[in-house]
Amino acid sequence: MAARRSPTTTEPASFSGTSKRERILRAAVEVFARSGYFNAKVTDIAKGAGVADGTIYLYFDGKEDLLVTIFREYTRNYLHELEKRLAGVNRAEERIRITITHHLETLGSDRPLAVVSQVELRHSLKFMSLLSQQEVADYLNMLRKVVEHGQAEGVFRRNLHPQLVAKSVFGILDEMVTSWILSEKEYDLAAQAEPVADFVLNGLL
Amino acid sequence: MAARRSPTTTEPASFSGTSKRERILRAAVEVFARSGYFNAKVTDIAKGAGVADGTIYLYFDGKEDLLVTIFREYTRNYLHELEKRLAGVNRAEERIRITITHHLETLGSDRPLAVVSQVELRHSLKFMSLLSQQEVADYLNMLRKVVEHGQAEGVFRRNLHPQLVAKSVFGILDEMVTSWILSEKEYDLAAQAEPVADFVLNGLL
Amino acid sequence: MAARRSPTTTEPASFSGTSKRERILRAAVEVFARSGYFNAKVTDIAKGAGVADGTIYLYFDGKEDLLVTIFREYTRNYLHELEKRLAGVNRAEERIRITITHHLETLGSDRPLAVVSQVELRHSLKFMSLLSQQEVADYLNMLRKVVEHGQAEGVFRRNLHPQLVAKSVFGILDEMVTSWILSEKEYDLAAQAEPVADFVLNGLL
Amino acid sequence: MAARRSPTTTEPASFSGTSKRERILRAAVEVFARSGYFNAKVTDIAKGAGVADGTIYLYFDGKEDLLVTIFREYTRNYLHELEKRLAGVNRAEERIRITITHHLETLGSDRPLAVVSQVELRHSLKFMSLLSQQEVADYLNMLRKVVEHGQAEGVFRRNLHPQLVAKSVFGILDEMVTSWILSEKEYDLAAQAEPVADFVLNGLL
DNA sequence: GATGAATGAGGATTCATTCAT
DNA sequence: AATGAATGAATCCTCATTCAT
Repeated sequence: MAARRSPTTTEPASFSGTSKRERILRAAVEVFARSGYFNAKVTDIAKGAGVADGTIYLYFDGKEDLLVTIFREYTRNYLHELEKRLAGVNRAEERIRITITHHLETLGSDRPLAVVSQVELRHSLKFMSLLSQQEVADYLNMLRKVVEHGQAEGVFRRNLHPQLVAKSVFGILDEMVTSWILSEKEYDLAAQAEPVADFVLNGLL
Repeated sequence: MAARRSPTTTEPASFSGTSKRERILRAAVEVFARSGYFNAKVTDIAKGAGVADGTIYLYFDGKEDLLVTIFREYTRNYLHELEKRLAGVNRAEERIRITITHHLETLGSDRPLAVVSQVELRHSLKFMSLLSQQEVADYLNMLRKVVEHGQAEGVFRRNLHPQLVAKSVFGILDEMVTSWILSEKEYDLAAQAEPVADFVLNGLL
Repeated sequence: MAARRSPTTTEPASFSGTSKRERILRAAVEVFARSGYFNAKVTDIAKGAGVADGTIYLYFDGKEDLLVTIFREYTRNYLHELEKRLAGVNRAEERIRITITHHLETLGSDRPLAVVSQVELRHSLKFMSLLSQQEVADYLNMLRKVVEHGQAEGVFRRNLHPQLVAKSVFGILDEMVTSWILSEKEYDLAAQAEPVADFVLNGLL
Repeated sequence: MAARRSPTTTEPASFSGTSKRERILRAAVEVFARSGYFNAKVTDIAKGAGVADGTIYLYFDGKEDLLVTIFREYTRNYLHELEKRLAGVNRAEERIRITITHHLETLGSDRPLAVVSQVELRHSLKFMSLLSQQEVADYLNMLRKVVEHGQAEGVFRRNLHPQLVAKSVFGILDEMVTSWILSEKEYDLAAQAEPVADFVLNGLL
C-alpha cells in the first residue's frame, strides 16, 4: 500500500508546519481578543486551532493558564527583541526612543495581541498582581535602568525619580495602545513614536 | 423615650440616611473591587446593601447596568469637582497641576473605587469602547483644552499635539493609580502629584 | 373650585360602572388568553383592570384562584343560560340542537374566553381533575339526561350508552371550538351548529 | 468468561439496551405526566434518564424542545402504525373502526403518554398552533380521506362535510382519552372502541 | 498523543405575594 | 379599601474539565 497520511494528521492547510501548542496559543489570542476572556469558549479555541477540546488540556492547565502563558511568552519574546535592538546603543536618549518605538511597533502590528494585552489581561486584581509582579516589573526595571543610566551620564535631569519616570513612560505607551485599539479610525500606531519621545524628553514647557 | 426609628426603617447603622439606591451602588463598588465583576455575585451585593436580591432589579437593569452606572455617576461627579477646582484658575501650568492632583487625590482616597475604575471597568472591548466614547472622551477633551490654552498663552510648546499630550497625561495618571492599587506597600498616592507634574511639565531632559 | 374626581377614582373611561372584581376577572381572561396562564403576570392583570397589584389579593386568593373563579363563574352562567333556553322545550332532538347551538354561540362570541376555556384551563392534571369533577360533570350530566330522556321517549336508540353519548357530544363541541380558535381564517362558529347536530343525530351511515 | 458489559455502560437495569436519547425522551414523558410541563424540573428528567443535567442539552435544545420532540416522534410513530393497520383494508366502515380502535388502544396502553398528549401539550396557544398545523392536521386529513372514500363508495351519507366529520371523530376520541385519564376508576379504554364506532356510524336516531 | 461525549456545579433573574402605610 | 415597594424562593442552562477509548 502506498504511503498515506494518517487520518489524525489531516489538518487545515493553514496549520501546516505549526506545532499544535503554537496553534492553540494563537487561536486563544484571537478568541480572547474577539470575545473577551470570560466569554471565550474553550471549544472555540479548540476549533480555531483545529484540535479537539481535550487536546488543549494536554498542553495547558486550562483556560486561565492559556491567558497567563500568552502573556508570559509574548512578553518574554518582546523583551528579548527589545534587548537585541538596544544592544550596542549607548546614548540614553536613543535607548528611550528605541524602547518607545519597539513598544508601539510590536503591538501596532498585531491587533488581536494588543487587545489581549490591553484588555483581557486586566480583568481581575489577582491576575494583574500576578503579572505585574514579574513581567511588568521586568519591563519597568529595564526602563528604570535606562533612566538611571541617562542620569549618571548627566543627560537626564537628576531630580527625577527614575521609577516614577519608568511608570510614566509605560503609562503613556499603554494609553497610546489602548487608545489605538478603541479608535474607530485605523491609523499607524508606530507613527506616534516620534512625538511621544519628544514629549517624554522635553515635557510641556 | 427618645425619638426612635420606625420598625421598617430599622437598618444596620452604617446604612442610616442613605437611600437604597446609593447603598446598592456602594455595595456594588465594594463587591466588584473585592471579587471582580465576573465573580461578583448579585446576592453578595444585595447582602452588602442590606436589601433583598430582587430589590436590586427595582433600581437597576442588572449586574452590567450596575457597573455602567457606577462608572457614569462617579465620573460625572469627578468631572464636576474638577471643574469647581479649576474655576477661576487661569494659568495653564496651574490648571495642569490641579488636574493631576485631583485625579490622584480622588482615587487615592477610595481604594475600592480605584480598583473598580482601573480593573473592573476594563473587561471587554465592548465595555471599554462604550465608556471611552463618552466619559473618557470628556476627560480627555478637558485635558486637551488646558493644553491648547497653554499653547495659546505661549506657556506650552507649540509643536506638541494637544490630543497626544492629553492622552499622555491621562496614561501617566492611570498608570500611577494602577501601580498604587497593585503595590504591596501602602503609600500616599496624592503625594505623587508634585513629581508627576514636574515630569509632565519639564520632561526628561 | 369646580367639582373634581377624587384622585383614587381616576380610572380609564372604559372601566366606569364595572365593579373592581369584575374588571379584574375580565382582565385576567384577556391576559390569560394573550399570554397563557404560566406566562401571565399578575402585574399585567392589575394594569389591565386599572388597579394596584395588591388589590387583586383583596378579591382573590391568587393567580390560580383567578383561573378557577373564571371557570366557575363563566360555567355557572353558561349553564344558567342554557337552562333558560331549554325551559319549555320537550322534544329531545330539539334539546340536543339547542345545547349544541348554545355551546357554539357562547364561545363563538367571546374569543378570549374561548381561549381560556380551551387552552388555559388545561395545563395540569390536577387542575383538570378539579374542574372535571364539578363543572364539567354537571354539564355532562345535563347532556346525559337529555339523551336518557330521548331514549325514554323512544326517539333515541336504546342501545347507546347515555354517558358515552354525552361525552361524545361534548368532545365534538370541544373540538369545534378548539379548531375555531386555532384556525387562521375567521369564521362563524355558531354556523356549525346545524351540521354538527345532523351528524350527532344521524351518524355517518 | 461470558460476554459482559463494558464498565462505562453499567447502567440501571431498566435502561439496558436503550439509547441515551430514548431514555431522556421517556423520562421526560414520565416527568411531564407526573408534574406538568411547567413544574417539571430538568434535573428530574435527567435523574429519571440516568444522565447528567447537561447531557440533555447534547441531545435536545431545552425543555420545550423535549416536549415538541415527544409529540412529533410519538405522533409520527402513531401514524405509521395506523397506516400499517389500514393497509389492505378497503371498506370505509372498517377503516373507521380500525382508526378508532388504534387511537384508543395506543393511548389506553400508555397512561403517561396519554397524559402528556391530552394535557401537557396544550398549555399555550402558540404551542397548540404549532402542533395542530402539522401533526394534528395530518391526522385529520387521514380521517377526512376515509370519510370521502366512504362517500365516494356510497356507504357514507353525501350531505356530510368530510372535514367536519373528521374533526368530530377526533373530538370524540380526544374526549374519551381525556375522560379516561381523569377518571378515578381504572377501566379499559380500548373497550370503548366498539360503542364509539357504533355512535359515529349510526348517530343518535 | 488525541479525541469528544459526558459531567455537574453554579448564579442571575423573575414574579407571585405580602404588608406598612 | 387600596396601594406598590419590597421580598426571596426557585430553576434552566452553560461550559470548563475529565477520562474511557
